[in-house]
Amino acid sequence: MPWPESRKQETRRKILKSAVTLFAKRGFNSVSLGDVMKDAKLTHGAFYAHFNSKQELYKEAVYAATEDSPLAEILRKSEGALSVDKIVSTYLSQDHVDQKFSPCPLAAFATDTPNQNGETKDAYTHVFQGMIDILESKTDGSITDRQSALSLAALLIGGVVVSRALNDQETIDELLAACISKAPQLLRQ
Amino acid sequence: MPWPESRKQETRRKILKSAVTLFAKRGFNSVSLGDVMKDAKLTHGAFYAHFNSKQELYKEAVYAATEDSPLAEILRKSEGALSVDKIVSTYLSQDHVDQKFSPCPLAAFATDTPNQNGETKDAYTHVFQGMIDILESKTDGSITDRQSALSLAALLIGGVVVSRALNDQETIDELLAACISKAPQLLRQ
DNA sequence: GTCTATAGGATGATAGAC
DNA sequence: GTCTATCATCCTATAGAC
Repeated sequence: MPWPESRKQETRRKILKSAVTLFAKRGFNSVSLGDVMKDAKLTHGAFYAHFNSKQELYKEAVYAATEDSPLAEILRKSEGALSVDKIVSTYLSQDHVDQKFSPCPLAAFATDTPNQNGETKDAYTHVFQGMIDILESKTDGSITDRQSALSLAALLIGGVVVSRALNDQETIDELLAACISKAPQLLRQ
Repeated sequence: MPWPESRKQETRRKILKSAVTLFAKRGFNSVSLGDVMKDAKLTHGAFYAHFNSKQELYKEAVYAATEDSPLAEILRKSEGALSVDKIVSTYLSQDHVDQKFSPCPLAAFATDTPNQNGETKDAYTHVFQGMIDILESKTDGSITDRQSALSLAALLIGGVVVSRALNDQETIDELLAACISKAPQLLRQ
């Protein structure tokens, strides 16, 4: 039975939720703290009662996004081993590209992270290693070695990141279908 | 025999070269026009004699980067069919991740493009389709269908984009090696 | 803890001399 | 076409009332 969250933590969560959505859709530099706080129904002056800087917010947003990521959702709903097919088709879906549900931070934040400070890159690295661990050890028997997990992650993230940059629906459809169709071939030893 | 370039076009090329390097390394929003013009050894007031806006500069930079991309370089140096192995190992090299040579815009600009205007996304889309066409029709016999070309592109771009966001050299090494090792499996029909 | 107000700095874009 | 100077705006971060 969860204890009632303190009001401060509740507000912090609201800010983080807004930050995840906005950073994922428009990128770090295109989103101002005013935008985030407005989305969270607060004024921008209140921000610094919860975070020390915009950079720190971004780092925390990476972790927050991880908890709601598609992979975490699938993990939560599954009993026993995860289906790799389910992961692949969810990850490479048009809804994920369009961010109709809470997106994977590894794809959404791959964009900004290279330009962030060390702590933020550490956060990204940590989340990536977590994804590899899950693919390697929590899935059904179809992933048998670490190289399969690593290359599958690159294919999934690459497919989504490129799709988001494309402006032609036919090409996006082709690309997503090709990645879904070819993904199983990466898993052979 | 090429005609001597007019001075104006020479200056334009210098600006574009600086823009490609800086945008690729630090991203659209983290680079100011002052930064670009300073790198090109000009003052920022001169910018608007060559481009109408920063957005237009970015769009032109996507095309300019394509001409110096690793794939274009390999294409230029090759006689006859391109080696897919050579493309894969060049693309997924640490030097490409570190941008020691002129990077592929599909990886370097995947980061910013989703947040750009339609014309810029058109440019990215055009370059991507060009890459797929080259992989499909200009390489040795190892790529036999379009889905192979598309999924390989996603793996290459994903591998590089994620590597640039990571902060741990061991993980980067593992990831690049895994992608290189597994790439040929995507090409089987 | 949240608000309003503002400091302090950077930026995209323009004007006008040369 | 390139320069210097400047406008107008936006943004992160801080200060102080409540």
